[in-house]
Amino acid sequence: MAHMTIGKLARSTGVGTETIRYYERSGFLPAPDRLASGYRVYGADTVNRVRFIKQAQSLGFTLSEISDLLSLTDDPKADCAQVNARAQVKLTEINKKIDQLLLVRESLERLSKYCPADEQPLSECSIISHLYGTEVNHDG
Amino acid sequence: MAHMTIGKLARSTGVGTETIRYYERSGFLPAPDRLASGYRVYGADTVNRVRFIKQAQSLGFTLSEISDLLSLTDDPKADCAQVNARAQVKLTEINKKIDQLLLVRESLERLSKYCPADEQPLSECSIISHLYGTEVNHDG
DNA sequence: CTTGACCATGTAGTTAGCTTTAAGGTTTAG
DNA sequence: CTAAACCTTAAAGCTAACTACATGGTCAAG
Repeated sequence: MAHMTIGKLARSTGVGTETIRYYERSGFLPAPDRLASGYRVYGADTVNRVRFIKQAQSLGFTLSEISDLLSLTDDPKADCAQVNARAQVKLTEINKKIDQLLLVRESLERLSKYCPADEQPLSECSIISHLYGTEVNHDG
Repeated sequence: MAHMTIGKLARSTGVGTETIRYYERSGFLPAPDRLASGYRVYGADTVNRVRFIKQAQSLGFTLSEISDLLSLTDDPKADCAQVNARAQVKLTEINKKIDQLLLVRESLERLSKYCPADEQPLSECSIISHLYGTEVNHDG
């Protein structure tokens, strides 16, 4: 198998080569091995790492939060007690996101259910009112 | 009850007043009523709308995607067939996000489980390898 | 041994989403 | 009344995360 150069890594992860170099510059990817020519060469693990980064971004994590997540296992000096503590923090965040997505999904499903294929007043089935309730309350 | 001016709206949603004005300028919030002085006055529905925007952002939706979601019910000319079609698209996105979050959660939980409170080699329990099934390479 | 697709570095430009600043007018507590 | 705490607009500035040059070296095919 030929060396996986930056272009192949980019194509197999769906990002641009400049993005890969940007991740390296910024510390989100480790500096890879180089050929005599200076070309970067990557292993299959980097493909997964980049995919993980893009996936986690689409879930609302910033690159620095993703760094946090990855450093749970990247840091060879971290011990299990530390890792556990930080994993619990991340688990709490993730559970909150899951709960919120489940609520939005439920609202969308209800919206769909109450809006069959004929014309009806849609103000009755607002996503927001499903999530927060329709009543006008007096905020204090 | 006093008018809800921009500052009260900002405080009850946890964003800055400039962010509210930015949302209005950019079309994510409708232009509110004004007092004779020119002050903006909001109803309780706007509180929920802003909260929804911030929540959806934390779930990885961009402001323009959130606009999409809200216009499902905001547009008085939309009929139910259109709304249903677009709701299905959003449901697919949301389901994908939920699935990915469940996988990350599972990985974090496994990481926690396999790393009790004593020192162990953590390279064995990488989040990425749990997600993508790649084994850690032990060469030497 | 040239041609064209690849790679390198460095720097500058872009977009989303705010955030701050300047220069004022309004409201309210004392 | 003053003074603080609000509000107005317009425009500039900021950070995160890319993205696009400019300039030049490397490599595989014919």
